[in-house]
Amino acid sequence: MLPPAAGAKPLRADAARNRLKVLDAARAAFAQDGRDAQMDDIARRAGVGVGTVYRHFPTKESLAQAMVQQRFAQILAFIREELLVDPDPWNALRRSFEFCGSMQERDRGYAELVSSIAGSAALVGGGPIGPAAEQVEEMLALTEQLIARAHAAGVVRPDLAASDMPPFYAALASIVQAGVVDWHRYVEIVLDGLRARPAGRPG
Amino acid sequence: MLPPAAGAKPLRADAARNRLKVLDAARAAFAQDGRDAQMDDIARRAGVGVGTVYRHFPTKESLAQAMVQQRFAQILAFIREELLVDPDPWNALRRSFEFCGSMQERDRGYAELVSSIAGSAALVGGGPIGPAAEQVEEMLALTEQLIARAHAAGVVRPDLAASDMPPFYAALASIVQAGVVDWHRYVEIVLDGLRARPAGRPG
DNA sequence: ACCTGAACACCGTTCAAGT
DNA sequence: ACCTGAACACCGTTCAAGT
Repeated sequence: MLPPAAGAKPLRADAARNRLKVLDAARAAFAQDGRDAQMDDIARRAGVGVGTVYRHFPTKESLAQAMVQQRFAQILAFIREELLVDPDPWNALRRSFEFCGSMQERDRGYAELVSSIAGSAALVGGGPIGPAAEQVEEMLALTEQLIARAHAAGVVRPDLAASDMPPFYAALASIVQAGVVDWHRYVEIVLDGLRARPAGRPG
Repeated sequence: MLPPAAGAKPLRADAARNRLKVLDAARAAFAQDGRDAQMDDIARRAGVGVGTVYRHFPTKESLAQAMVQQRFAQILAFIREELLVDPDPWNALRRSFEFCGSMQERDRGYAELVSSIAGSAALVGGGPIGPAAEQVEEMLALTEQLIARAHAAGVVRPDLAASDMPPFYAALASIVQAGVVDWHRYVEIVLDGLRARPAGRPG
């Protein structure tokens, strides 16, 4: 979850412990109740007073943002360590969707947060709930590489830009969160739209 | 907004007037503030007491639902009267996306409501905010026809089912609501995914 | 320094009094 | 029948008192 910003003074031992307990409690609460999770409930789960929750996270939104950033960091790590080394660039693209989808499937809270602030905040970064600006930057950089590799292999439509991608991930969040069980079908059709076309259009 | 359910006794003149004022005020409030719109504000805009708002709509959610159903009714009418008579079935498909997208673009409230409850509620119908069950039924029926016409013309992938469509409309809501200005690009790529393919896959 | 939880503020909802 | 708006309930946030 973003190791406590580089220049920050280390927390007192009990404070550091509490911070982690709050994050765990919040993840559980958001995963279960989505944006309806209550601060008092999070405090209770964490075994601390509400005041302590607010000491570490000034608002409910900032807590939600911490959750999103944790998940986002996992996605970035996955792209870096798994997808960019996948020898098949097309398969890497497919896996990027499947990874996001199944993460959202496991964590209702995350999917709800992402889809409710999907674009403006999430894409621009630094919004009230979105990922951190640096995370967005890295996401764009990594996506550029994913797409560049796909272009080099000639497997995607020639006019495809990296900037085309974020809306599709956001849309996936929306669909998964909506409880559409067969979201893989959505992924398949979108992938077909991204694919290089052998010939001219029919019809 | 669904003319007041068939068997309902007619409202007293002033009540009927108030009901309309509340609906107008609510549309304006939701369009401006999305789900953050406040009931007191809606009452003030309508020039009535809060109690009156609650007399006509038992909860804030039911008011939101009335908004969604109003918009949904417009979409159904558009499909029935414009798209199903469009001589070009492919063009009809494209227009269905463009129509939804631009409606959502004009009404932030609608887009936010649709994307926040996109599927489970909206698709199943009768959810807390979704369209009415009958509307969902009609939507499915109309979509079947749109897709059937497209199949007859051979312009869409042979395995495309009408049930594949709703997630794409929901996803569009999510993207538009997120402030992605170039949502037409999304539509174009999805359409390419839906299109009939002339030959086998490359790669 | 950090923690606690009662108190406060805000907004959705109710209901006694009015016409 | 329907309207009004003060009062209530709930939950996010603050802060005085504690360790």
